Amino acid sequence: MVAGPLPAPSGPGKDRLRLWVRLLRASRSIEAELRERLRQEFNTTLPRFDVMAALYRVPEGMLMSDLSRFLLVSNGNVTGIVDRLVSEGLVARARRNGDRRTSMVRLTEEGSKAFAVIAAAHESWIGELLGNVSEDEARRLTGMLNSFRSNWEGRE
Amino acid sequence: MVAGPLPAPSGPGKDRLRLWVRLLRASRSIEAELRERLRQEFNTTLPRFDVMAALYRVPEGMLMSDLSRFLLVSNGNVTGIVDRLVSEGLVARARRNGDRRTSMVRLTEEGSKAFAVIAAAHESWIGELLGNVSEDEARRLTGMLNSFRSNWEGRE
DNA sequence: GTAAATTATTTCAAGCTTGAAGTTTCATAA
DNA sequence: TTATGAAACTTCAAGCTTGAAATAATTTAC
Repeated sequence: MVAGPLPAPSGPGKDRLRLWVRLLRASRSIEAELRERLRQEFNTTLPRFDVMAALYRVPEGMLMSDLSRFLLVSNGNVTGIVDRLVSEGLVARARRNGDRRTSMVRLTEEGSKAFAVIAAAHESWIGELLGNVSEDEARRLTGMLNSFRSNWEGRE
Repeated sequence: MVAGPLPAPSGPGKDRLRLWVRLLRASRSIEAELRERLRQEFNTTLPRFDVMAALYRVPEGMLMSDLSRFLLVSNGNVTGIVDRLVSEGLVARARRNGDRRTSMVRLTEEGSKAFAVIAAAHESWIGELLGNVSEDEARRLTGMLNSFRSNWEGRE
């Protein structure tokens, strides 16, 4: 047990606050479960998975800064994760002729094959973890989440 | 711009997958914004805020393990955050007579005062960031999030 | 009563994450 | 040109996070 019965907060704005708390708890629990399974079954991590998922959609590769923007994490962060993926042979950096500051980052053949397997498992896990949500309900929830996205997106 | 036009994925389960992606992006963007503001305006962090928020509701304090369960983070994690809060004088550990393994963790007077101020700002930030959601819509979304919680909650 | 199992917590190494500072390369313009 | 500034990355220190191992105290089973 934890922390006794809470007095339900009330007042203006409390419903938004409650929504935020739920949203956060939902994504944290699901993330924790995914992280655990990725570790157990594929000996990898969520950040590595995220990077590979981003790259998988774009065979020609992405710039580090695009990767960072897309994943909503800092530049330095991506550097470290990509370093590790490179050392595992799943990702490659390719210097570009045009601009020597940048490098195209892409999945290797091996990385691409590995990701396809993990992604299939990942999708079925999501199906399982969100099993209580009908496909129809999922679409409506997605729509509602979209509808208030503009309020903070592209802020930082 | 990033990563060209994506082919919209389709097939069984794709709507749940898309919902998960939206959920994750929503909570990550909001989290990033909150973290930034907590740092800028109060020189603190989200994990510290979370711990203080949990303790604020329970004047008599919580056990480390309850804190960890409540916040959905590991035991060792809480130890570090509480250590830092203690060294800042915002939180205190109290040994218990009954069970010498455990200690009650609670906000100090100073911690409680500090938190009240931060929490007020936090709530207004949420109101602002979720401004596009009407209170009514917030209640409905919260309900939908509740409805599929049971599927994974209490798993790990 | 005492050995064994359980529970509460801390410690630790490895990895993730950020924001700031530093490096290299490119673009602009006097 | 060549300085000046901007852009793409990397490096770094500090903090967050996890899972596993270690410690200490309590409970259970015999």
